[in-house]
Amino acid sequence: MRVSLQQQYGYLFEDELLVEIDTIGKHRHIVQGETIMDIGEPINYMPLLLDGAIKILREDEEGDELLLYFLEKGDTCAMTFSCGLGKKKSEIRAVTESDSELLMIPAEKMATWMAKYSSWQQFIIDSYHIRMMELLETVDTLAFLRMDERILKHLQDKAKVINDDSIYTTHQNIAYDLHTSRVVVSRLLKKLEREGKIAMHRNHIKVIAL
DNA sequence: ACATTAAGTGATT
DNA sequence: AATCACTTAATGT
Repeated sequence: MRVSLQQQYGYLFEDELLVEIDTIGKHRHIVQGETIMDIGEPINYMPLLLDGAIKILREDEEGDELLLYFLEKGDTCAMTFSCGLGKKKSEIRAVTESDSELLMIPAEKMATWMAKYSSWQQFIIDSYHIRMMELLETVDTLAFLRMDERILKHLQDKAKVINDDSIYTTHQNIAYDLHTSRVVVSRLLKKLEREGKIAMHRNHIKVIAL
């Protein structure tokens, strides 16, 4: 059995289910920046994240993006339950935030296991709940925080999911994630640096206030 | 040396 | 907070 599977999910699932996941799941290594699921695509697999981080994005009519939340190891994409079972198309885009290890579970298995394993059932329900809470936090952030606070929170979240306080990104990319302009990000980052909360370098930001 | 990309800034809405 | 217009700095060829 895969070590990472045992580590991330061993305490959740019974051995029999772990073995099924191990034999049926297709293991995939995906490098940073790859789109693993896109808006409008049918969902045939459910990804179990063994290692790495994935960002989940929504897109508007003009093609501009907005980051919804991050998935970390041990997480799965909640959209795939409802979509995968009902042969629906994806409403979101999933992009790897760092190099990631995935186990792809065929959509049919999701339903089979729901009936067969209570631990799987519990896992699905819990994951739904966690995703919902995550989404609520994002709504709060959008509604109640100023842009400078949003940028700092975004950097802190990002540092957390990639396990590194040095973030390799550009002002433009932060602007895309938060759905604002590069100029605004540059100005507010400068302010955050003056306040001692971050340190800026070219293509690289270090988060000090974690 | 030149082109390209990232980042900084003043002014305007 | 967004947009424009322009500058400066760093990096690639």
